[in-house]
Amino acid sequence: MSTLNEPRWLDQDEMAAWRGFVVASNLLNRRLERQLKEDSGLSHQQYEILVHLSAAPAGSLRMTELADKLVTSKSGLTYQVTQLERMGLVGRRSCPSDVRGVFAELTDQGREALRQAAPGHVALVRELLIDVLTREQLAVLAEGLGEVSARLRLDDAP
Amino acid sequence: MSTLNEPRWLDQDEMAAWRGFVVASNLLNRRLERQLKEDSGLSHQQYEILVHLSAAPAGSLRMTELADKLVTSKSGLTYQVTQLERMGLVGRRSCPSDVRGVFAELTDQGREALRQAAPGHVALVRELLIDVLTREQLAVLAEGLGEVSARLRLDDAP
DNA sequence: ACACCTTCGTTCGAATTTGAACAACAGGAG
DNA sequence: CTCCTGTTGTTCAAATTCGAACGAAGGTGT
Repeated sequence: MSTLNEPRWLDQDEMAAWRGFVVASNLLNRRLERQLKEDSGLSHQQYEILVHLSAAPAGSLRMTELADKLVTSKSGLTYQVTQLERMGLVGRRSCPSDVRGVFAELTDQGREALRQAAPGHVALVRELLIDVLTREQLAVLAEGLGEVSARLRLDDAP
Repeated sequence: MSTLNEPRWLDQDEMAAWRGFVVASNLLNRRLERQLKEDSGLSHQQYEILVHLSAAPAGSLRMTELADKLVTSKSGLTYQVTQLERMGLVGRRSCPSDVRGVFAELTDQGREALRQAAPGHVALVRELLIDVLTREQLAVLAEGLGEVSARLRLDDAP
């Protein structure tokens, strides 16, 4: 067979799904970013760091583990944790079992900042995404994108 | 009623949809970025600029219109068009009917760069997203996220 | 104990992104 | 025509992001 085969382009429906995904993603991020910054002085990234720490046992996570959850680079996380540290919302604690290890840990002030920022953020996510979709659409989105994410997680590391 | 009402938090399904969306979006962007840069020396943003210009009549668009399609800031677009101009893939042309106006215009070299980059990019989008989902899931995604995007477009401008 | 390969988090420089400020112009009301 | 308001694209400084390189340490096999 020829190596000059035409690739399988996206048909109209596939293109609509892909464009919808990209555009919705960009528009949403843009809006959430604005709202969070105005309302709480936090970037979306910083907010997500607080959320993941808050959900973790003892409110602390190893840097690498946190970077994985956030889907960001390690150096990017180092930068943002430093910022949050300056704001007093997060602290660093060294790991007892591994000298190299560093725990990012939510401070009381960080917990309070999250408690204050969350309602507005969740309300906007609801208004812009969740409440726009039906229960069935949400289920399909969760299942489909969950599968997509799972596959992406797999051949990222190896 | 009290103004201290608990906000409507996301239930398990809603959270799954929201997390799936965010994570899939980040992972996808990361992968596409890497692939495009390695394969064609283009960033995802630059690739999208070429795509939109290519799809436009005469291969040219006003800066503002292009920024809207890309869902990016005007200053960000100015920067990227300048980069593409240095690479010889895009040119600037002033608008006849409006002295302030500037058209970004695809060059022959730009068309060629797109022709060369597109197959690999589309193949990856297929592998990571499109082909992972069923026809029904794609339809739901297109319709749902299309609606989400449409609503976001509305109260962004006014 | 030793060599070897991997992992951890940070640092560094370069690239990118953003919003605000800006100057120039367009378009309409009076 | 003239003022007024909104648009257009760029510039600017600041913030953020990334990947590569790094030093330090863990873990394994011999």
